[in-house]
Amino acid sequence: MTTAGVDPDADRGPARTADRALRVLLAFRQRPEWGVSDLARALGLDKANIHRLLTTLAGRGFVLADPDTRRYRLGPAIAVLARAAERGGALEAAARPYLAELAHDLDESAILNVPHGAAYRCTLAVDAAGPVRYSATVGETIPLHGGAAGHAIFAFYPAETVRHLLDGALPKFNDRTVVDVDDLFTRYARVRADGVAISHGEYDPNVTSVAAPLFAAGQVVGSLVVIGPQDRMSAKVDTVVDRVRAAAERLSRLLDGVPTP
Amino acid sequence: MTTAGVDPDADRGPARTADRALRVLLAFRQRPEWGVSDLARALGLDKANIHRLLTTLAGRGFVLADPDTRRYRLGPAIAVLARAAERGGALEAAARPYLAELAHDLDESAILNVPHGAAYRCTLAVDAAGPVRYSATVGETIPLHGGAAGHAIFAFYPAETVRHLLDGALPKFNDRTVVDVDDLFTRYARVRADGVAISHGEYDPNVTSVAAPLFAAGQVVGSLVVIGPQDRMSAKVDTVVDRVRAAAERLSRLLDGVPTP
DNA sequence: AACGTCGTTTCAACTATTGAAACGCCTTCG
DNA sequence: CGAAGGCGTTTCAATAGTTGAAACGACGTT
Repeated sequence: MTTAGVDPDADRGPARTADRALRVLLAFRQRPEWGVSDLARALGLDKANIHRLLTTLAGRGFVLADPDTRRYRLGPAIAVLARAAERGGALEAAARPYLAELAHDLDESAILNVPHGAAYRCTLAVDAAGPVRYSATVGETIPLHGGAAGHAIFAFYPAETVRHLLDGALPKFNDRTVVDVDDLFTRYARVRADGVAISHGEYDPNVTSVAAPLFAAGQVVGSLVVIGPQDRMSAKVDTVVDRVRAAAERLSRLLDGVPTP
Repeated sequence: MTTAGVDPDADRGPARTADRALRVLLAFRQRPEWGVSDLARALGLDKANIHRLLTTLAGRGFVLADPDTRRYRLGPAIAVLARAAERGGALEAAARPYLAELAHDLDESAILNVPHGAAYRCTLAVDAAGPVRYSATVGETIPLHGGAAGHAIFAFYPAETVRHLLDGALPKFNDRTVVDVDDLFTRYARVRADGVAISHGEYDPNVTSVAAPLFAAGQVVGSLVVIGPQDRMSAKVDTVVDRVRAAAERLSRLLDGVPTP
């Protein structure tokens, strides 16, 4: 299979030691548990070097060594940082102008969503100006199968992960909600092909939404959605699709400062 | 002492550069946005040094610079890592033997819970051996006010944060559920004083649970709970309290390899 | 216009980092 | 049962990355 060997782009940039420590952290995306030698081989670095880095990371709680097996896992500091990022993260700050631009130009509400376990959450919204508009509830959490914003996120999750998240039945919000798992995956294939998800009232009835995924470091980190009354949206859906997709792509490009190997 | 009075938490450990990079990351707990000079002062390091470290962190997506304000926020890589830690994290791995020991010795089910937005989630469970037992659903998400496990976590959140999380009404699971916000905070004060939370059927009726908080780096990262039928638990509640509290303290000590300043 | 602050760049001195090698310790293999 | 090979850890001299003061240009304020 793929068991990736040495990362192509080795130590680049100014602070080599720090960069290597970050590469060590990122290695835990591929495997939850690493031994020193194992990790050294995977990153193409020396055993002693990795040992030192892991010790340092452990000293701040970024990784934790099992005292028995002597193998390392991601530590509690990650969760702590994630909590800090949830509110003050760059994603929200970076997305704000994009949402504002979309909302203004398209005259519909624009929302930023991020995955949240088996659901997604609206973390930032800029409502349209007019009197008739979709008014988003910041903080609202919606099950992953409930609407275009969710499709745009979870279509880019590994299928196995999605299946694991979907352990119960899918609640039906109205007669348009996708509740069959196979239908959901068919839908996802379409979303991946198109680069956007379009929902006609799957979650809120009489509402059309267009969503595009946001990527960072090669992974989905959220979605951008423009949403409004079905009749008004239909007239301009092509424009909306183009704009949402373009905005998401630009924002994604902003988000990965560099491809994280 | 011999050295100058200010010796707060200097660079300790072997990999100084990497350690400093981690300290930079952890600084974002205190403030969501930092400028270079600001951060340099806060950490007692040189401007140029911080600049280099931030650039390196940005190169891997751990922080992101706002191109206009030139200030930095936590980046998308944090969320990516957090997702990896959610499944393969050290907390779950480290807690397993403790849960097993509690479940075995006390003859009741033992569960690990972690905060999850405005709720908490059961991520690991070891059921009691007998035929009559509480059988936990791994993956289940319960609103923060629903049971001892939640109290043990959110009692140690900043009150302001809890208020912010509780934007809607509190659903009532049964007639014992705490639904008044002031009652909840009174309850939290008690939990902080005792070091454990005890619930008699607040979420599931006829079930008593005893929960103790887990700390890492000075922050709550989860809770350990022992849970079982009300009548059977009543007879041994004192023992259970002692054991759960002790287990949580030992596990917490294991989790902070070192106080993260 | 002068000042202060910001982020960035530069550069020589330094020292922390590096990686090969050796070390115990363990399990596995012959 | 001894050898062999794996593991994580420690050691150490040479190297090379890091360090921090200083200088820079840009911006905003006084």
